Amino acid sequence: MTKASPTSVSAMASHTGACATTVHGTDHQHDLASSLQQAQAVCQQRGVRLTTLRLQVFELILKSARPLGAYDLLSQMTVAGRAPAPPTVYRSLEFLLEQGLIHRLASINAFVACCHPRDRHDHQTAFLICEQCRQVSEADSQPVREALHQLAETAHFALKHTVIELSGLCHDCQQIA
Amino acid sequence: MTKASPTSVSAMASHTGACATTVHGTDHQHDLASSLQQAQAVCQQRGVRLTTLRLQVFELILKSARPLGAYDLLSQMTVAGRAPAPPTVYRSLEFLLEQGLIHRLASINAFVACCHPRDRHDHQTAFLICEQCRQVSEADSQPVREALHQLAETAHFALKHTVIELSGLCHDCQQIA
DNA sequence: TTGATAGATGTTATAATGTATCAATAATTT
DNA sequence: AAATTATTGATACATTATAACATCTATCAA
Repeated sequence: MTKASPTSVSAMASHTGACATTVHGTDHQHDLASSLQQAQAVCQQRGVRLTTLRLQVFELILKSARPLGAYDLLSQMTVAGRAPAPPTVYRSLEFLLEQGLIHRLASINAFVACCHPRDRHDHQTAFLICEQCRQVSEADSQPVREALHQLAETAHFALKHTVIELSGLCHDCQQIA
Repeated sequence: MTKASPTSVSAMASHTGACATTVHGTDHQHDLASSLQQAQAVCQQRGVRLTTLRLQVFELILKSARPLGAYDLLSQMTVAGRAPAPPTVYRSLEFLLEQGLIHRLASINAFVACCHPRDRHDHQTAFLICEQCRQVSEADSQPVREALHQLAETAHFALKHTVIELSGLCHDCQQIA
């Protein structure tokens, strides 16, 4: 056991005194089964169908330590040398995105599981992408959200969707390098 | 003249009292020639060559009201039915990116001219991308930068590069729709 | 000024990512 | 069960990007 990766870090913003920032590493200790159940529950509540195919795609993404590209998924879905066609997986991805079960990382064309699929709060999530180990953490920071809203307001911009992706080195990889 | 588009808006952050946020619309009034000159100057200073090809690509991007994709550029560079090959334009784009003369928008795979090529400050720029008219403004917001740095620090993340892209409706398009 | 060298561009081919379209099947409703 | 809708399959193709190697051009040193 060389690596003790905390699955969640909460920190105080410098001056607010409140717990305004949360960072989730991709949460592999935390039961895969429970994530699946939660997804099932969410979909049932919303009256949408988490079919076998969609579930399979979601499961592959959940299990992965790293973000997966659409074609990574396709090749992992290959059975007896027979891969499904791209639209198959893209459609599942679209569904999972709509349901907020996964996120797309625009800067690397890849997909990761969402850490908190229930919260529909804003979707102003930041992603910390390690260039070394490729692991991604998801961070919810109220100060970032606020600053972005402020910015949008200043520019008279009606904000719909944000892409916030930070590349660099994660804690572990800084030690190594 | 139905449209009075201010090319630059500076605004006070809510509580600092300082002028911490700047929003630049893509700056078409502001002399194209002066942008080109500035680029020339910057390159000369750095001892890199802004060749005819690179200049041509830069000029196309500068002139465009919207972000351009690599293949948009290629087709605009077609002379007598003969388009250059993709690597030609990708290499120029790479150069212009390195020199900070243009930005790449990851969420839409396209390129825009940088509004302030001299400032090498951080590159923690946010882009406001209008889904309607496709115009992009570049925003430098100290609060956003600070919040992001704070976030990175909290997560023990060594930040190298940020992608901040906001989609929505620009001021003008909100009026229309 | 000429040859050496590094930098830039041309060329061909192909990789990687993503969609449009229509056909077939499965689930759900009436 | 028939009709309707949602999902998946299948084919083809569009879009974005890069690898690899050849050629050309600018610059510099002798």
